[in-house]
Amino acid sequence: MASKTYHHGNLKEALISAGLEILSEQGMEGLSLRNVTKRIGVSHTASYNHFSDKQALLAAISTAGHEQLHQILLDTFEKTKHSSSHIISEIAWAYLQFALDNPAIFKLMFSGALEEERDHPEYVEISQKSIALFEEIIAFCQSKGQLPEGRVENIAVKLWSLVHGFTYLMLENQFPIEYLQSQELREMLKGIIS
Amino acid sequence: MASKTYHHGNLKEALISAGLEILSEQGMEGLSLRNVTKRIGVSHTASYNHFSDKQALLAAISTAGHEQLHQILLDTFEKTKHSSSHIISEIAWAYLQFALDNPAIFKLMFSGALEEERDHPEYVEISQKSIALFEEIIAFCQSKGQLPEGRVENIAVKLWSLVHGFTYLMLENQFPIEYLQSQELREMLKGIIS
DNA sequence: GCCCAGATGTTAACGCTGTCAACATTTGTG
DNA sequence: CACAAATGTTGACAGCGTTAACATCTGGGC
Repeated sequence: MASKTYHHGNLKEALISAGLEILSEQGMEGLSLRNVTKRIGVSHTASYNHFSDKQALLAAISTAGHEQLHQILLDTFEKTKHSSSHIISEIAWAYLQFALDNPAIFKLMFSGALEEERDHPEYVEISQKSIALFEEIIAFCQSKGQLPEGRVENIAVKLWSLVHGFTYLMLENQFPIEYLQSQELREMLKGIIS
Repeated sequence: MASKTYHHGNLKEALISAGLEILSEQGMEGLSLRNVTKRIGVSHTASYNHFSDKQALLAAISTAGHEQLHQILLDTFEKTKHSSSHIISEIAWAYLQFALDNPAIFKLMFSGALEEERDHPEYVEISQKSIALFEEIIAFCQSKGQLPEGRVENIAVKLWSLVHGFTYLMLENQFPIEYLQSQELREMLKGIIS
């Protein structure tokens, strides 16, 4: 297998990796099928053997991003679970950090560039896993007295809205600069998720 | 002027209007320069006399959207200012309504499709006007005792993050459906911006 | 009243894009 | 060992944004 000349051997994964690379190097506008395949050194239609169209590849790349973010949040949770620090604050900070470190992939993940996310099962799966993690974290924080009582789902929606909204507006430079100079970013985030 | 055959007379405004129409009818993927010009019945390069490139037209369309939203929020504020209802709740509801009624333009406005928003002065202007309105509303609510004391800028960031995040996640179908069936949407929003 | 400069619109061409159909090669299985 | 399925290539097509060269209209100075 992987005869080096004709069959690539693992093209599907290679396409996703190349897509992630291009995304972080050149952003969304550089992410064309022809660019991705060229980077791997394969013909410009090779992707059609693994992805039905460009949307399908974007969905796979987006899913990979969600998996990275999920892993980061999970690690953060495990690390702070038994410390004395404010867990939600750490989670929110990790979320924001991921977005600022990987703006292009974060935008793709939440940009609506994927019109039919629900058609891609692996996307739905990681999406649900992330929500489940979020709820687990909230329930844990409640048991520690770090969050008020209340329906976990409601608090999850509220916290996610807050953190995601803050992150997104920051990524889109919607906040006037003065807002960010007046306080350290992390302090601001802490203040926000009171 | 407006000789009907050659010179259009008001092409610049027409391009923006046509863009808004296409956006609401076909979404972002239908919004090409050639589509916009075709709708007006003008050659496919006519826009270059008024906009330096596609980005500039998108910025103008986005600005028009921001002006619509600003007007809606202003009207809502004026209307509820002297009523007994919870002003922030009404503002948040109007914001959400606008996004759900005009998903494509809302996404364009906040999508990062505009890479260099700061290059377009009229965009910056309406952006600042919106923030100023937001702060005015918050200060008014504080004076009415509907919001706790605290720096207006901090509360503005928090509330905007919350409302925008909730709106965006809703628009992107990031919330599992059960979350939305369990409560009426408006009740949920009210609960969130406690 | 004319003329010409500038504003506005058109035509033709370029390279890039996603996609499809026809074909080539490799691989695994009966 | 053969052949079908999986995988990759080539060539073509229409649509895209952008540019250059050209056409037409408009308004202000003589």
